[in-house]
Amino acid sequence: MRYSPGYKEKKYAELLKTSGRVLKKNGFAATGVDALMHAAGMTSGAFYSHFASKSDLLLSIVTSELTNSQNLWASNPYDSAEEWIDFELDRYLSLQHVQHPEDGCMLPALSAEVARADLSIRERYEQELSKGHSILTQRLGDEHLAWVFICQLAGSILIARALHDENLQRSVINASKFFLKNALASKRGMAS
Amino acid sequence: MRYSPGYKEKKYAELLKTSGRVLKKNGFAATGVDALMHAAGMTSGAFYSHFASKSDLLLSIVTSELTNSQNLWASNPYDSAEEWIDFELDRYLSLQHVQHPEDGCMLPALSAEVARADLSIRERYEQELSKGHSILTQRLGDEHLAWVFICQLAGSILIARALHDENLQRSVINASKFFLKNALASKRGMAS
DNA sequence: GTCTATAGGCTGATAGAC
DNA sequence: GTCTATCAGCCTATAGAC
Repeated sequence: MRYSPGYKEKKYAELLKTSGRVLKKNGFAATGVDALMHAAGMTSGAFYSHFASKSDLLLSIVTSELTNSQNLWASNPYDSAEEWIDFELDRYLSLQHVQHPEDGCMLPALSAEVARADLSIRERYEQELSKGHSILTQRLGDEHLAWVFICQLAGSILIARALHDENLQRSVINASKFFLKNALASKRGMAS
Repeated sequence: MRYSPGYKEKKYAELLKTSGRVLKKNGFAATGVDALMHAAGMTSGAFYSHFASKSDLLLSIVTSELTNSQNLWASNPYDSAEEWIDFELDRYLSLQHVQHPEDGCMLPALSAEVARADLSIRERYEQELSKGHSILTQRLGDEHLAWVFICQLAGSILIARALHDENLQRSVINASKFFLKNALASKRGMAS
């Protein structure tokens, strides 16, 4: 074998990373296998030594991207629930996130295409997103509120990205941020 | 001329309607001109007597779909702000809406692709969505809250559609519905 | 205005050399 | 494991008959 052991695993991980970036930026249906492999410095023929099909790639991307997001949450330096949430809201609801989908969360970028994809992909998405929902439920102390947060976060970035004016983008994400922080504060007020 | 006057306008309106349905269901990039025209009972050659390009169609769809949504709001039978909003929340945050994107709002279905489209399309989207935002601001009495509602609504349908389990879809939209109704009630409590 | 036919390019996927 | 070469099929868009 001319390739060292572990090489394939390393290339696979690299492919998931670069493909994830391209897909979040340009969309799944709009992106060809050629473009994906070019972004990784390879040619399209090599794609099929890593993935059975383009749809198999989406399945893998759903897993890796949502796992990445959970790892990002784990890097949050704060312990107290309020500070932890505030930190995540500031990170998610930012102009940086609106304007750089390739570095951001897959939910606003790819959920609409996941919704149109095969059953196996939607099941994987559900499974991985449920893990994120559990983590958020622990922090918020309320499983319904956790869904509300997820939908508000993804929806805000989705809408803000489709707008052209940067000031309007800012209005949208700030309105959501202020509202979610308030919702959290008033919930705490109720609990105490 | 072998076609009656007004024929082209009628066909154009019909094309916008059928194309809107197909695009919301299957996505813009994933749908070919052939499929769009087939849905209208025509062949692809005729497409270009109505639209300059496929991207020109998206521009027109953004207008017609968002205008349709505003017309739907105008059909709301209630006068009082609270009843008006409740009616819209029940209509938007329904399993019917989750499971039939072709009959629903364009925001959760097509916003991600609008975000990747030409400047002219994003400008049109911004212009039309701003009209909707104004209407909602009048009903809610708060322009920030109006953006929050729009993002929560679109985000909830976006996420629910990508999930597989119907019970989980129900959980998501009910959590959002309950939360938004509560937010409105507590705002009214503050105002009084 | 709609049709068929067609152009040229890109798509997902496979076969075989290295 | 990656490459080049290749396939059939689909894509957007145009030309010309009716």
